[in-house]
Amino acid sequence: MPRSGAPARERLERAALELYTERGYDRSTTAQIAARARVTERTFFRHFADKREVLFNIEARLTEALVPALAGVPADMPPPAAVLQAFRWMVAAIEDDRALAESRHRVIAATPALRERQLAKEMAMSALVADALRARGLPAGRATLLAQVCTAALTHAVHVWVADPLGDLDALLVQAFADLHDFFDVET
Amino acid sequence: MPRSGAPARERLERAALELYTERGYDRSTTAQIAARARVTERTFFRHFADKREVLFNIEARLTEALVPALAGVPADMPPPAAVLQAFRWMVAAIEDDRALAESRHRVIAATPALRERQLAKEMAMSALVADALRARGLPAGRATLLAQVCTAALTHAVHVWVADPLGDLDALLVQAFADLHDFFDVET
DNA sequence: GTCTATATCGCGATAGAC
DNA sequence: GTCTATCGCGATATAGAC
Repeated sequence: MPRSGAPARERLERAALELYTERGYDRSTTAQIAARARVTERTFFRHFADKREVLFNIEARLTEALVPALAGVPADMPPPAAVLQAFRWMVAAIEDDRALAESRHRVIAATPALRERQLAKEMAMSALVADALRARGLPAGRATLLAQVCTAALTHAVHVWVADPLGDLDALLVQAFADLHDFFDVET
Repeated sequence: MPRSGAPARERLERAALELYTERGYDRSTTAQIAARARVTERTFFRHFADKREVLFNIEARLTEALVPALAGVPADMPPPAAVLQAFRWMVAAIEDDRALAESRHRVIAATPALRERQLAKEMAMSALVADALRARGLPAGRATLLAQVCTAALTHAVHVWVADPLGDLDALLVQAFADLHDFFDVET
């Protein structure tokens, strides 16, 4: 069962995004995805644990890049600023492929099962951020909380960005963190 | 065909929590749950959209109570303080049934599929909070972000609470919001 | 790669509650 | 009588076991 074009895994990812876009997630079967990628259904499940996972590989690669980015931030920077800097580094990669980001988000937004999986991925990323914050000396509990808050700011910025064809993701991210400061300033 | 004892729906909820606790979520079948509740498998799916949903009815009831709670908060209170007050109202109900909360959390924590569903429920609650914040005059984008942040603080407090048999949920919630202020104070 | 369990859901029939 | 909960049967697709 060798080739024909790109590796099977990539063909499966493409085929799935296409089918989910064309007919919707629940009206697409794993058999159809496999057929379009010219592999057997079994091969689909060898590469991806389930029908949702096939959409989240890009996400995984971005998340991995986040760990070194966090490690590279100066140790004397306040925690929220440190996370922001690492995030700005990461979102540059997202902005590179706006078309892909948009179609992915459309499909995910339209499908409850995929939205759930997306949230789980965000939580996993948040756990990585929390680890990094703990490594910087933040107490465990507060690291978890702050990581979740920063993650919320990131995903919020991405949501606004995909909805607005003219938006600048980096600027939106910075704005989201600025909003956090506004919310919790001493006087408010 | 009304059967013995409590309504079928409640019996199913109980049976599911028991089975998930005894044998784990994936080793429990919908047929077993239905049998223990003395209904057919088909009835299970008439009451719950899927095998996960059966655990999240309590959550739904709490969430509904949140809307009037938010509406009852004085309009001149700053947004984060307003949300905190509504949350404190709500968590009182959670604290009432600690045993239930603990077994639910144990099962959910042990099961990826259930953790995903939990996250989706939290997001749904966050959307309600965002609506309330918008009704208070907060711009749409900022309302969404602040609602997510406050929701993160709430779930963080609940997590710490279930892990610590001596914890006071209300105090933990207040502490979480205080932490948020610390993170984003002007100087930090 | 093949085989199988089981989650999910459509449809028509039935049986009490009102 | 209507309405709604339940049953019984069957079909399909995901996902895991062998």
